[in-house]
Amino acid sequence: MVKLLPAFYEQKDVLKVAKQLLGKLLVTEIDGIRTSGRITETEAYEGSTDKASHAWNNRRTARTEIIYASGGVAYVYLCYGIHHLFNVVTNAKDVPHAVLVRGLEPVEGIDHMLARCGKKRLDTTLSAGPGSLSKALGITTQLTGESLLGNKIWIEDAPLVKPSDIVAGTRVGVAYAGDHAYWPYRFSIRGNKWVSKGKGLAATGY
DNA sequence: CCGTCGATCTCCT
DNA sequence: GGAGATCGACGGG
Repeated sequence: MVKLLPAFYEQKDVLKVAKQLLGKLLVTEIDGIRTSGRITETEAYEGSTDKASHAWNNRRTARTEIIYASGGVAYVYLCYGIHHLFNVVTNAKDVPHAVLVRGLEPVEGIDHMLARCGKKRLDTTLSAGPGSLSKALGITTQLTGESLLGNKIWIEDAPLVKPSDIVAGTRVGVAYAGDHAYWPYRFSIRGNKWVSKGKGLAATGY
C-alpha cells in the first residue's frame, strides 16, 4: 500500500537496493488497468565502472540519458528490437546506477496480464524473465523517464527478504563485459519458481 | 528435453 | 555491418 519513496531509490549502494527490491510489489496502472507482481529477481548495474552497464565509462546517448537522473525513475529500453526491459534508476543525479527487474510473481490483474500476452493458462512464462514481465504489466519504452512516485508505475513496500533467502549469482547475457561478467550482481528469492531460467556465467577460480 | 533461428531497435565500428 | 541486459517457434532425439 505504501509507495517506496525517493530516500529508498537514492541509496548509494546499488547492490543493497537490488536485494531490498526482492519481495516488493511492482505495480502499473495503464489505461485504467491495475496489474502487479512481487519482484523475485533483480540485477544491479553499477554505472560508469561496470562494463556490463549501458552507462559504462559515463557513456551518454539519447537512450541512456535517463540513467543519470536522480534515483526513482524508470529506465525502459528496447532489447533485440523487440523486448522492453524495465530498470529502476538509483543513486544521485549523475551517478548512473540502475537495477534490472528480471522476475515477477503475478499478484493483481492476472487475467489482464494473460490477455496482454495472448496466453490462456497461468504459468511462469507469463512473468519470469525481463521481457516477459514487461509485456505482462504493459511496460513499454513509453514509460522510460516516468517517475516511480507517479500514477502509472510504482513500487509498493513489503517486508525485506531475509539474507538467507537471497541467492546471488552472475548476471545473464553480459559475457561481452569480460571480467565484470563474473561479478555476483544478480539476486533472486531462493526456491521461487518465478525466477528466470537465464544462466549467468559459471564461477571461475580466479 | 535440447539446440537453432528469427525478430528488427539502438549503438558502435 | 554486427552485436546485444530476450523470447518463442520449430525441428530432432
